[in-house]
Amino acid sequence: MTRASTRKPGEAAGDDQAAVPRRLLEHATKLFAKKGFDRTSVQEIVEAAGVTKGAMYHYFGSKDDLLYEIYARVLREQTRQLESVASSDAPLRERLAAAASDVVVSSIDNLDDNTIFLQSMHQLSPDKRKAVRAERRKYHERFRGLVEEGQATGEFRTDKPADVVVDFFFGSVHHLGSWYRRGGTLSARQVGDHYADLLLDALRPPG
Amino acid sequence: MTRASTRKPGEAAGDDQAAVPRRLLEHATKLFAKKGFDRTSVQEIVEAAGVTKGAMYHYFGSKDDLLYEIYARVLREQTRQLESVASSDAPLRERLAAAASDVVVSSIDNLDDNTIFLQSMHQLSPDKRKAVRAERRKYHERFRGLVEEGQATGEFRTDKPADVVVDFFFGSVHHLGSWYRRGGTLSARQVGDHYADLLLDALRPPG
DNA sequence: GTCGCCATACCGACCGGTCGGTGTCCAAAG
DNA sequence: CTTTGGACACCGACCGGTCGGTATGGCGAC
Repeated sequence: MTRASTRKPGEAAGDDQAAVPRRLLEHATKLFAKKGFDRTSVQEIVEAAGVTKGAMYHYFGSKDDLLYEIYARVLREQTRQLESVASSDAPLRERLAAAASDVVVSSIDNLDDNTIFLQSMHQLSPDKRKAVRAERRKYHERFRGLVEEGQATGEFRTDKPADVVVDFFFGSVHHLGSWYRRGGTLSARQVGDHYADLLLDALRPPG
Repeated sequence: MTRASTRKPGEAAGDDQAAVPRRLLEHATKLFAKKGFDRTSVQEIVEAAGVTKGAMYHYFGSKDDLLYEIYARVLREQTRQLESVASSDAPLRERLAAAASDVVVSSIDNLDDNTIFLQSMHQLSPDKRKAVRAERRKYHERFRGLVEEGQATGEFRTDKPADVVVDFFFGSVHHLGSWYRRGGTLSARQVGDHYADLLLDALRPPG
């Protein structure tokens, strides 16, 4: 039960003994996604993670903090990924298609985070919610930049405001969790490619 | 049905003489949308509606019941509307466009219900949630029928599964509440027409 | 009288967060 | 080498408060 090895706290260890904060975050994510933030008690989280409340409140200021950290991690990762794809030197259509497909794949790979984002955002404290929204907004704006780039060159239709198109698309993405099931007929990448095709084709100039 | 004769002694009758169950549902909807289901106490609801807990538990079996009734009402209305549009004798593309635009407009007209649907579905008791899902499923299937009809005639592309397209579209619709604000530059109908265009154009056969 | 409608007082079950305490490790002092 | 002190990581009983739900009783209508 008690660890026999001498190991620095906060550092990852062997596969059987992950750091406490990480374990907490991991199990909290699962429980929040399954039962919702308010329905999940701190007691349940710490029991799942195999620690006690004392440990949790040692690392996190509040239950709210736990939720915020989950958001922040996902946002950082998605933003990093988008930036990497969007700033490559591939043709615009390919960059947009890759960005669209990738965000679908990463959303499916991490359906729990997606679900939490959808259902528990409004349960964050106002200031933390504001911070999350600001980050999310930056992400959307970067994505919208790609659409506007194509509209400027005439590759994409200009009769639809770019932000409407972006909101249209991300609505679909955020809702993957409500219908996608692992083990179904479609892989994450297949769904991503379908979604990217639908977006790109919806953006073709009319006529 | 109307109880004009019985007045509360402590409180002025005011202009709203609506029946108690209706008032409860109305205020519950607003509060659930604003604060979330779990964060709204029964006490708050009955105070907003100007009654007491006794009255509420006389008409509704539980707080859960209140949420269920809100869902059921919205679903009934949307299903009725879709059926009416889908079964007209207009050309297929027009029927699908009208159905798409209408569901956007009605979702915007009733953003509160939309928000609740999005955030509080998983807080329903399992059996009630099952009932709601079943109804929702019927709605989607009717909508999907329109897409499949167009695929059969060759009007729509056949390289995308109809259910993927439908989930893609309804993801967007369900997420209207997270970005649409009244008083913005776009009217509900304008957004509806944009969304319908994007859907229809995404369905054009490729090439 | 009794039946629908509702007010009020109250209950038991949590829940988030706190706080005094414990075990362990390490570094400096003796 | 041994002692000591104290920083860090964690434990778990406990507290104030809230919540959904209920028991009971009153009151007007028939």
